[in-house]
Amino acid sequence: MERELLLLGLLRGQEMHGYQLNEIINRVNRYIGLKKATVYFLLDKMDDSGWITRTDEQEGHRPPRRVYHLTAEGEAIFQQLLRENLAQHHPTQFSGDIGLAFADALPPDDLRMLLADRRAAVEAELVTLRTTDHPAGSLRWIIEHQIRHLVTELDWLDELIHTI
Amino acid sequence: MERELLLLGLLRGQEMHGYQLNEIINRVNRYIGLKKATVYFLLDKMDDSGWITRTDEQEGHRPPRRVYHLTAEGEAIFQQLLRENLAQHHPTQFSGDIGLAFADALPPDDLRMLLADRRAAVEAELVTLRTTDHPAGSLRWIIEHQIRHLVTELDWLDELIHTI
DNA sequence: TCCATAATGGTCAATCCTGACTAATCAGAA
DNA sequence: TTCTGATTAGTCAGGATTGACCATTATGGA
Repeated sequence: MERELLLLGLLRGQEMHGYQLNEIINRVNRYIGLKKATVYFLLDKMDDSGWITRTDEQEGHRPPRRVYHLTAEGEAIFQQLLRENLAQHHPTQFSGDIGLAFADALPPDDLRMLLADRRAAVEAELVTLRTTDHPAGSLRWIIEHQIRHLVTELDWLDELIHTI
Repeated sequence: MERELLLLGLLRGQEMHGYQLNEIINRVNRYIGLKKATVYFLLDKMDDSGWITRTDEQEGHRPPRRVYHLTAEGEAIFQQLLRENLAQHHPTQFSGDIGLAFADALPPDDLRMLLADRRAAVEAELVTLRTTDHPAGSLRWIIEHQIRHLVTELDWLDELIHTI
């Protein structure tokens, strides 16, 4: 339900239309993984469940904007999901570990070179995160957290490369 | 393709039947996320693609075991996927961050308590990982990596709780 | 001798997720 | 005034994933 929590949270206090929603999400999508089609899918589902409502707004002769509002029920669900999410630990899946598990299938020299490539990619990402403007408001924490773990990742890779 | 890489890797050098495969995966499933039904689905697909073959083995009057073998093509694909996986950085999604992003929706006292719960859960997981026997062979790295990141997570949570 | 449980090997309907695609309007550039 | 690109709002077919379910045989204990 993390995806629902995210959408409800974004709609809290500030109704939005789909485009706005997707714009905000795109800024952190790399670390969230939520595509436009999924957003609309979830929005429909939450409308069916009564967590949100939709109204069409006309502005000039533009195509009508569909504006999504949180309902009282949606707010209650949000509170509940939020508390659950905060209280729990969510085990993390590192898909890069699968390769590591079979590292012994490769000659050590190849392995070193490949891991050096990976290290460079991690570092590049870290630099991007540190130099790019942080997204507005609360989504900032997502970036901070990523930076933390990228630093750990860099250390880990250095050790690995060194001990091969 | 990480899931395929995992299955190919497990079948490399040692043919296995589905039950064995699923048993091994279950030991690290928390950090992989691959259910039995998905395993069979992928196994079928890889059979269709010619990456593996299946033969039925009879042992006594037991239900026949379906044994999966890697083909030469499967081995080639494995090598390719492995090199790709090792060379790339895979951005990580922390679903626990979504709650953090909306932390300001809660009274600080509540937030502190909830995060303390999360911290306890992380610590419990860390203890489990450190005291449980590591899974056989190469999957060990998955555990080592998890431990690393759990330590970072603990630090991060301590800071968060402190600065609320 | 029964019975419960583990070992074994799946299947399937339902749900979830996404890449690719479609459409219309409007502001500003040329 | 005509063209381009941004804004706006989705849809949909197809693929991926899974929870729940089924069926048989061996084994060990009551």
